[in-house]
Amino acid sequence: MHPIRNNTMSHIELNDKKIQILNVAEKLFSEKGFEGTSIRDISKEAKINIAMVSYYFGSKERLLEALIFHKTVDLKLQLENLLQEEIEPLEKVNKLIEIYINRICLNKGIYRVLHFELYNKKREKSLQAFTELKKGNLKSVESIIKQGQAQGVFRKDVNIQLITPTIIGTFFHFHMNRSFFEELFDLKTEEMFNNYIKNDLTKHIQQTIKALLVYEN
Amino acid sequence: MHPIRNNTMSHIELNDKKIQILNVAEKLFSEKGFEGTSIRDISKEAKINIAMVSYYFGSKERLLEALIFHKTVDLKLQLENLLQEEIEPLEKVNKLIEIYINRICLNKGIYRVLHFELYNKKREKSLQAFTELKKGNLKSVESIIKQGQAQGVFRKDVNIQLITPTIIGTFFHFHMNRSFFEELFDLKTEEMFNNYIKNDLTKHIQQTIKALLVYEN
DNA sequence: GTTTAATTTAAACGATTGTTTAATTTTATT
DNA sequence: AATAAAATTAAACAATCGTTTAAATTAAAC
Repeated sequence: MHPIRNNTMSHIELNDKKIQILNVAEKLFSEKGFEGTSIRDISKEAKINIAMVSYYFGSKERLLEALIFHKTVDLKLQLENLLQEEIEPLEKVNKLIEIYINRICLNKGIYRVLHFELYNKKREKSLQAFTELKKGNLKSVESIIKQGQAQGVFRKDVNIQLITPTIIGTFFHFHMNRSFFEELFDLKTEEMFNNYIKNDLTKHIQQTIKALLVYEN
Repeated sequence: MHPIRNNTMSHIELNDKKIQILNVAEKLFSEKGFEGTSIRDISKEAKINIAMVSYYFGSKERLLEALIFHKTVDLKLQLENLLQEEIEPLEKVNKLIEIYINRICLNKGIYRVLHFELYNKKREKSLQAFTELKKGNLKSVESIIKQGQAQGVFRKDVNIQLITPTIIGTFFHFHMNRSFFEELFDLKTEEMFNNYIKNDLTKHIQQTIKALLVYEN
């Protein structure tokens, strides 16, 4: 019996083999793009039969949907927990930045896939899930900054909705030009690259957002 | 006679038909990705025969190379002209930001193609041209900011090499999530979207970089 | 006007794509 | 141990891919 046809919520039950396929798909999609990756590539790397992808996910398109859903669920929770913490606004912003960076680092390739494959609006189902995620993120950021503004520590003439683009955009641009910065900063190993992100890049973004939020004309 | 086989610098001579193909290729590559765009798609939209792409450019791969070369040549010149201008450092930085944004806006899709199709390091030839471009850009930025630091108007504990990621990354992230921000800011027409970039987004980036550069702890 | 070169075309090439089928093996249930 | 369900397999499907060919058309050169 085919598991997909009779079960519309199939993406919720994730057995080991499904997760294995998703991980390989994430890796290959991020390396070669969605269209550039064939099901045969995935099945070869995941050491399964070609038919298993269709068997488990129904189609390549729905494999992508399952991948996006699988990888974006818990970021929202993490941000809502941050909101509840009783620390001063600037520290909260710094933690927010760390969460963002850590998140994207953890799910290495998926954000590239997200931005790239959802740019054309045809994949509406996945796009909607992604949009919901972004709306939730924006609400968290808004809440934190308005808190700081109410306390008088953040200036009020900042465009709150454009702060996330600056945080994520900076990190993303760094990541998208990885080989360029590896050469520029002489980051020879994976560890050195990750350390640069954890220390220097994170610090730069925190410094930038702090300056933007507390700078007085 | 085949024009490619006997002319290795074929990308320099660009007749009308070649440019027409490049423009269509840019549009489709940015919409659907390199792998997601077939030569048949291009030839249909450009209203030419399928064989003409191979005839003019040799292959799909070399069409991409020609496209990248064609679209990135004159940014370098524009930045070098800015360096010569005798205006105060902060204004120079603001102009730099405007040049970047205007540049990427003008060549709408190509930067998306650049970042995503060159991420995997297989397209070494195109990648090298792109790397050279980025190195040149970085030198310009360095020069401008060090000038401001020497004059005492910019602080010295900023990571100069990470400023470009913040500028371009912010803009790029905004552009990559276009439909999200269109809904968020209620930008119903192409004109409204472009106006938002020209006014609000540019202002936000300029404000951010200014704060980072002149903010005193 | 004839000849030569450049352009454009339709057709075909083999390779690869995502997906389905039907048979087989493994696992679970009774 | 027998039966039913699930998982896995190899093979085949039609469709599309990038590229090449060889003939037809247009433009240029003399």
